[in-house]
Amino acid sequence: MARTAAVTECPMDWVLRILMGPWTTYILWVLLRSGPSRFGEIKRQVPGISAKVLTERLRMLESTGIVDRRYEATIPPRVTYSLTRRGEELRLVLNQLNELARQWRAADGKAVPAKEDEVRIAPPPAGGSAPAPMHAAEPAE
Amino acid sequence: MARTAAVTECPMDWVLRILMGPWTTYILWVLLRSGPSRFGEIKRQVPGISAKVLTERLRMLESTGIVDRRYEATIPPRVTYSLTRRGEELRLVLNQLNELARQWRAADGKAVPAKEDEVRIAPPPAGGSAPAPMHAAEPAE
DNA sequence: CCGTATCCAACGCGATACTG
DNA sequence: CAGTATCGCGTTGGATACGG
Repeated sequence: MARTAAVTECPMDWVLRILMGPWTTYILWVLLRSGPSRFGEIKRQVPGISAKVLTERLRMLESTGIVDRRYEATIPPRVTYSLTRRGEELRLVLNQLNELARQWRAADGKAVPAKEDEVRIAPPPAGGSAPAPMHAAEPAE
Repeated sequence: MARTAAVTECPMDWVLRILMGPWTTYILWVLLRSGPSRFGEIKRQVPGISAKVLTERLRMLESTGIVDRRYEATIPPRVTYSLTRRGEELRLVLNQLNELARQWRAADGKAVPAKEDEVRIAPPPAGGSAPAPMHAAEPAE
């Protein structure tokens, strides 16, 4: 249980647990950059994530009201995810956190990637020096 | 690996990974409330945490410059941890995150625990073994 | 196309025992 | 006192196969 445990007493802890997932912030970043996106689109933008986990994360973000899920029962079905107002609110705070971290890293003499002007919410786990075969094949687009 | 992976490219992701640990924010909260504390003291304040994990978290926070570790090679040894300036900076942002989460939860009709006036950084997982009493008393600082 | 169900391997954490 | 080493188990996430 450990991290799965429903604490939810402390708002902070609660929201932190939502962002905690390894891909979560990256997904948010994709939605931020690309706007409303379909499931497959997101999956393609987040190399290495499995459908299972992507679904989990999306569901969690949805139940939190951070993303909106729009389902069209066409054939084939079309599902579109987008950031809600809460997602935007969250971004503002996250940007501050990002900025703070940047300052620290700069002070530490580490090169920071780039400022851009928006938060790039979070990159995926790097594949390079991974001990385990992290992501398998890239879905050739 | 997934979440253990060293991403460290994005500052946000980097700092998020530091806060991610189940006990991390709770430890910060203890340091916030009680001020500089010794290892055993912290451990006692975070019921259920193991020495191993506490050490890990402390080391991480230390290497990030969020907490300061002061070691006195007396017999018996005395090690004192305290928040640094970065720890304080972090708290400000974390407070905002906390506030945001509170608003959401309030809007969702969920009762929020209490406002107090400071962040109570994070309760431990309500694990089966040691259900920790959420918070102790009033903000001390 | 958008998922869900299942299996399995990796990891995280707690408990315990031991060292300086 | 302040850790470190080791072990075991629960949780998590990837891969795969299947369903709507």
